[in-house]
Amino acid sequence: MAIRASSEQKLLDAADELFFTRGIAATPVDAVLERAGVSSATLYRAYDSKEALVAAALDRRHAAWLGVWDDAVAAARTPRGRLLAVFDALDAFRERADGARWCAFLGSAAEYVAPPAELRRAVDVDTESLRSRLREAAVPVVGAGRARTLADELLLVVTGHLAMRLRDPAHRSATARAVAGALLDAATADGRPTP
Amino acid sequence: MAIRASSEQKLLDAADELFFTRGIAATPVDAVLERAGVSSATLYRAYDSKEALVAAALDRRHAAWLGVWDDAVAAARTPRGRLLAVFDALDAFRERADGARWCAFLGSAAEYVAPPAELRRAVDVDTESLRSRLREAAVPVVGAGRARTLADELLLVVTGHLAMRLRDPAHRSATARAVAGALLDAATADGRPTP
DNA sequence: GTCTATAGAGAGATAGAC
DNA sequence: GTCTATCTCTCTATAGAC
Repeated sequence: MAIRASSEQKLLDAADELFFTRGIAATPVDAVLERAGVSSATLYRAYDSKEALVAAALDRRHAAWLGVWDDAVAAARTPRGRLLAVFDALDAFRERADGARWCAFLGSAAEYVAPPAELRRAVDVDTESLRSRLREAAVPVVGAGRARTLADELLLVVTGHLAMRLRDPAHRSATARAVAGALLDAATADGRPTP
Repeated sequence: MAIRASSEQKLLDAADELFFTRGIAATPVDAVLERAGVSSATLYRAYDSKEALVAAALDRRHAAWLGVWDDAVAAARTPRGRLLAVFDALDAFRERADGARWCAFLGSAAEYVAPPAELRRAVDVDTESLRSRLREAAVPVVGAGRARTLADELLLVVTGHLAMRLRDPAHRSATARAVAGALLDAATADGRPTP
């Protein structure tokens, strides 16, 4: 209930805004400190290293992303809509003020050849939650037998959609939605769209 | 016909091997110099900056990529095969000794928020060559009317396939091939596979 | 053209006072 | 708990000799 955010909160806010829009390596710790309005010693008292702060910011961002995704699923009315809601969620998440340039998780993975354990774990959690949630949402649409394969395919589409922002910063989700729709149609065996 | 490679060749070789496997920011110029066996002054005599060397390495890599892609297309026997040959080319390119960790072009775009002009241009050339070649190869398969849309969709699949290597370094092309196949089937209007 | 040597700036992290 | 001050290291790029 604190009116004033704690140093840790301010550090996470600053880390989230800077690391994932400007890049981790391109953002010196000093820039995070300045935006957070705290000193270097305070940061290293709360986190072991710059990468530990990155991992903490990723964890918080992941929780926020799951919330946005849940809301999008709740707003859908059909099994097919709930499966494709991931693209509504991606659009919504992008509109947020702290939206990353492309994807905070993929971007972090891209910046480290041998990421520290806590950072690798944060990225893996994102990947596995995407895969498992897509799989669960796919079961009512194509059946348990095909859900796993379809989830892997949709994960590739989601990942491709995010990475397309590197090629074209204005990239929209229409293409990804079209690809996903074709996959669902194909997975329902006869090309007949599912409701 | 030189038996000994020029300094410029050695620099490009070293840059290609280091920047695109370890990351650009993570690779100091000194590491490139050591591997190339030349001095700092020699590098800056040939290139204005580190980024200019990155861009030159990207240009050379792009030419090599187009060669591999051309070979894959030449080995295919049907219009559909020539369109999907991009995945054979991706597999082949990955097997090369200097294979990047995921994609040298996307990786470079990811590392710079405001990339120097020469670097941005190198990435854009890659994107546009992918798009235009896919579009041309799509015409005999789905007709000129649908070729543009299909090319955009396949570009997303190719990009997603590359970015999936960040989530899983062992990611194979089977998923991307399956997605692409479904797109082609759908684009032929009746779900009947094209030869 | 290529080298040695170094300038000059900026990085991550820590010590010790309060 | 947070700050000031700083340590130590590394980075890109250049000057000047050969």
